[in-house]
Amino acid sequence: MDIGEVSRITGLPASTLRYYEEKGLIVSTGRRGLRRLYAPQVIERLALIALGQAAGFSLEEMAGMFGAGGQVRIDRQALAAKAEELDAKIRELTAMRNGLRHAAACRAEHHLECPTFRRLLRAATKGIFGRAERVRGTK
Amino acid sequence: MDIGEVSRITGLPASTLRYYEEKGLIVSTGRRGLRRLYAPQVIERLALIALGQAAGFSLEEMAGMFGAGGQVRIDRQALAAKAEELDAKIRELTAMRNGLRHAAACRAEHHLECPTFRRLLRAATKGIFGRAERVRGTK
DNA sequence: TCTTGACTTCAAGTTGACTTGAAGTTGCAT
DNA sequence: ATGCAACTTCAAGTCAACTTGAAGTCAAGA
Repeated sequence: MDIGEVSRITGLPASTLRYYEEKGLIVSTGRRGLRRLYAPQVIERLALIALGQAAGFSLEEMAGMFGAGGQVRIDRQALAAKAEELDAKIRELTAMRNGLRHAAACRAEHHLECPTFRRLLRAATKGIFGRAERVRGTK
Repeated sequence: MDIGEVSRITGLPASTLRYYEEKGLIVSTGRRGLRRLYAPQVIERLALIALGQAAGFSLEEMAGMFGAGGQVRIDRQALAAKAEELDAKIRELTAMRNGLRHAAACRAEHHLECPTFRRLLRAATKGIFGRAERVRGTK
């Protein structure tokens, strides 16, 4: 398959495929003249990359995961760690969504008078402080 | 308060405060010599910005929200819309987290043999296709 | 008065994941 | 044989949200 076909199948622009190859995420199996040729497995690999992206892995992390042998060597610990990460983010987003919903429905004149909004705000304020101190403290 | 004090209280670097001011997110109430002076309300404003960021608003969106009068004019529709957005993301992340957890625990030789993993993969593949077609189709 | 540390401006750099443009090459249908 | 759409490389541009650096100013304490 040439790059155009892979592009058609996956919907990814050819430029992206070249970029992924440069980054070591996919490999072309040869050339016809100048033009790259890809084995059909590249499609599955690209799906894997899309999956990884959706899960929050960076391209670099993924390159590390299956760079070496051509074999996909995903370590379960990394998956579990990422699951934890997602879980934390889910909790954060859920709290935020609930707060927003409440604030949107709330009838206080100004948001600053709504207790729920103020609670959210305090949480965010803590966030600012927390981050500042953690950065100083641990780094 | 001068910029150093605001920085100390919030933990935000002075460079960030100047940047926010340039972007119209905060205002300084005057100068002492060259130096910016801030009213105490700036702290609450910065908390509001942090909250907005955590909720996924961009700085530009927020500048639009309270740019005009100095008054914070947050529209409830925007909040509700953002809540919807968060909800969608939460659902996506939840599915992803469950999939990752399963894949991490799964005993199949290779992840590609695990049905749960393959299901995730198919979902991601649909993602690629879907995006490609929607972009062509609707834009 | 002098020093100094905290401020100032403005331009440029950073990160990640790509995209865009220019200039050149080439497989393949006619 | 020829034309051209589809490829190629390489460098530079994009976006958001900042950060960094250089060079300059200045308020306040000793």
